[in-house]
Amino acid sequence: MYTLIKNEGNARRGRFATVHGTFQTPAFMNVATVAAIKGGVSAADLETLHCQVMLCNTYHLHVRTGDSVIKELGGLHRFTGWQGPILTDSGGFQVFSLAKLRRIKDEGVTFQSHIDGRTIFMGPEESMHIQSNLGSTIAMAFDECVENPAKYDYAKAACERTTRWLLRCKEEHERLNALCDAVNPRQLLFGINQGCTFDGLRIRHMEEIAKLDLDGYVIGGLAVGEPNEEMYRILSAVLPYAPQNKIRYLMGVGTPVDILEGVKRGIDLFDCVMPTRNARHGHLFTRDGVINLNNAKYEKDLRAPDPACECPVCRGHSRAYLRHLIKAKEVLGLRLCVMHNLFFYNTLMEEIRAALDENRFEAFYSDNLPRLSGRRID
RNA sequence: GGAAGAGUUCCCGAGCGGCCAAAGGGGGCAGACUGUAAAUCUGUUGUCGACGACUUCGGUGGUUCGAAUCCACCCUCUUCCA
Repeated sequence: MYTLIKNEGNARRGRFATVHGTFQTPAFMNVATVAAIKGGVSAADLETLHCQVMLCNTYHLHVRTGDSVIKELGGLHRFTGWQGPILTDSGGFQVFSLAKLRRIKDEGVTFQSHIDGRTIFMGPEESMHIQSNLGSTIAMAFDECVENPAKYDYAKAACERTTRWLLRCKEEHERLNALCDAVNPRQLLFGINQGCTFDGLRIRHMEEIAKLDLDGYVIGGLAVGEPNEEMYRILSAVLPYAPQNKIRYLMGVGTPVDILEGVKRGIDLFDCVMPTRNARHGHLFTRDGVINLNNAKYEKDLRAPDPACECPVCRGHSRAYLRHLIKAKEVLGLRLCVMHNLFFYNTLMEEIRAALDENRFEAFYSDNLPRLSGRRID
């Protein structure tokens, strides 16, 4: 349950209480698609990294190791050792990203497993059922994500299907929560707004789903091909139509700049693979821009990636050493870089919250936006 | 001492008369990455006054309109026989 603590312009400072604990917003969720943060970071590390919420994926855990096994083992919390809130994505995005040989119908989607190629059918009921087995804190509705730019008619049809699916998700979700063997009978459900880059579609869709009294409202289908400015425009257009007393989550976004822009427009929750994936590719985020450790200029650089950073990686390791580890493809390099980036994202959110608490978010935004974009020069 | 084989651009390794500045790896350099089929992918990697020119395939000569590719000698390495 969301509590709005205070506003600054459209930016919101709040908290979200769940059966697995309360987290402070705006927040960034750390992505653990297959119940693991890629790069060798465990649930125990997540506390050091100031992580509040973890995100896992319905589809990935369904195809391996299987949601029924995880249910038998007591659910995702016991399975991973992470006791805080876990949000499970619905698998809708995989339908979009594993586009190979998919067939979308109203009943659901047929597509091929990326593990063994077998045909998989997933619809709203299947997704809810899997997420119920996983016992996550928050389940996501099964939606249809469309690549931008999209034709209006296609975007509209996908949007309408997303609404029909949402209604079925809600009904199935309530039924599953009421079952006596539910792993988490108090599982929450978030619904997803779609409509590509068409303001009218976005707004109408949000108005429709706002009536459903869901636990959270989500902006999906952004950062999937459209220019950043367009994403910001859509956020500004649609967020006024999202319920004020509910948490708002922008899926899959984004860069540190995107996060500032999102918070400014009223987003409370983010997730993105960028800090983890880019870390594995040698990119470190710092308050003064990105460092690409692959660059030759760091070969003999004994400074910490970000001398001002308090993370365990920056306090004990040089750019030269991290560059060596990344170049040598050592798992330690992946781990340290992922840890730094997650610490960076999570503490960036802490600073955003502190700024909101002290009514200085606008200044924080203007100070940090130019620093965060681009490459670090020193 | 004799026999056979091999020496290719940073490395490994294809090429065996013109379409070769020379395949493919690796390494190097740079870029991308936004609800993770992603420890991945893309570009680039002889020099220059660069839609062209120049220098390169162990060395030196030669054959040819033309050679990394053919011939001679030399150098180095590997294996085999004494």
